[in-house]
Amino acid sequence: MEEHTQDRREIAFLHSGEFPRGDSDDSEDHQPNESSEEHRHESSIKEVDFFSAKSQPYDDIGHVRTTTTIVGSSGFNDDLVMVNSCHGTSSDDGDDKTKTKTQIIRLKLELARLHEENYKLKHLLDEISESYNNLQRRVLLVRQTQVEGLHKQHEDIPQAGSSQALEDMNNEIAATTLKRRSPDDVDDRDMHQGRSPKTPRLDQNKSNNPDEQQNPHDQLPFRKARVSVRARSDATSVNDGCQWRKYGQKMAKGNPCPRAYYRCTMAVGCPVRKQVQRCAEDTTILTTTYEGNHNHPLPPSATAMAATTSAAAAMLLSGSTTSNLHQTLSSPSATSSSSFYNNFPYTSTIATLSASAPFPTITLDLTNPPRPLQPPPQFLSQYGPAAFLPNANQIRSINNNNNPQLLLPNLLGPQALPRDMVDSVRAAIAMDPNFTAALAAAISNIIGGGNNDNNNNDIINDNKVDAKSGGSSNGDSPQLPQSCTTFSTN
DNA sequence: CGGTTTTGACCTGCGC
DNA sequence: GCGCAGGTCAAAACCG
Repeated sequence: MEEHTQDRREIAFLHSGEFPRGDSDDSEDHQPNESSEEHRHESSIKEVDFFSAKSQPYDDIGHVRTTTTIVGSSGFNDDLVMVNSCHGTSSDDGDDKTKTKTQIIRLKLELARLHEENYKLKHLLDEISESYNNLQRRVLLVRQTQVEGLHKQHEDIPQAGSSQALEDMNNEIAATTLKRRSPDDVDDRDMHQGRSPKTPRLDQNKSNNPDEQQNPHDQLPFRKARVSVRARSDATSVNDGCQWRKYGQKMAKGNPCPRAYYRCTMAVGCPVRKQVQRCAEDTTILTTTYEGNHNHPLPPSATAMAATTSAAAAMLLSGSTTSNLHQTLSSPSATSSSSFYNNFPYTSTIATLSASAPFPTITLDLTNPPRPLQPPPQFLSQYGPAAFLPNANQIRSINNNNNPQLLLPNLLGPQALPRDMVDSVRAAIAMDPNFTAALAAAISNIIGGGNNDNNNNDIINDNKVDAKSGGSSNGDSPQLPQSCTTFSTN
């Protein structure tokens, strides 16, 4: 019953021509026509036009254009082509039928060509993502090395000056980062070296393992820095696009709600873990703490959160190397990592660093009231809708002792990823039939009942993966107000 | 049957 | 050294 209603909405939506379009190669179809027809539909299109700022869903006479095939392999889109092709051709004239058939054939060929192109682009995206992650890792490892050097320097030569407090804080973080080593770090290394996790650990700095000596950076993962995400949710955990397996649960002191422990199961030996716990003061708030970097490619829906947490962790660690985060993050001549910062999606304008927490922790607070905004098409095209959290307008780290705040520049700078990358990401997202379905459902929901407070929940439930099925516990989404995580492709 | 969740036991680090 | 708390392990239960 519910599904039928949903289907009708989708069909109505498709007929309406308001389905967002991707950039087609047929540029002649994109006439820069600012017709009043379009403005009439603008209010309902604007918030879902993920791919193109120059979408022109209508032709000169108001018919749906037959080239509105933005996505890939599902029958859904074939139907779209068929529907559109038939729309407005009610004549019984045989010539028209022949023309229509020819047009259909041509469009199918074009669709096949686009599928092939999307396939290539998806592969390209995978390669880019992998090299991008590797590069990111390297840059951050270099910074980690700098932390070590500065820390030693700091021990030898106590610093003075007006920024003493900040330097002390940063160095304390660095010291904590380098000194502490959680037990799972052993696990990570042990997993890589085939050693039993139970093997007693000797002094890591004096390891006899040549691999460790040759690759000290490998022993400095970013497990130390943690990134917490606070979001309102009735679900047991947030849907961040990754697959997690629960491996423990504990009652934490001072909180009646148990803390659940998850580890990433998307790849064997992935060191990433997360803790999920409800806030004691407000049980509707779910705090998810991420630790570590993924050692495997991530699906587009997971990239946003992973990039954000990695960037936040990196910011934390890089902040320990220098008090000048402004310079680090905003310098146009900085390394690629700054580009990374400039593009990470959950960014905000304020961050505070804590030296008091056992682990340096940065918290992304998504529980604050949303600000009205329109996602810039450039941004959406870079990260996809799943990456866009309208309420992620604050990054706040745990600040137990009134540490000074470091003002960061707006990290959503104008710098964009290379155009090729943007197009690749766009193609990959558009190719994903799950995304198509989720998008269609979401749009149908918007059209069908924009004032329904449960809209997001409905979408969330549609995407919810039974924790018991398929072996994944990633299915629950937070109730992020207006959160586009509801467009998750999972 | 394979994978996940549950849950008590165990390990480790830290403060006193 | 002891106790506490956080984190992890692993066997049993559970589920599709």
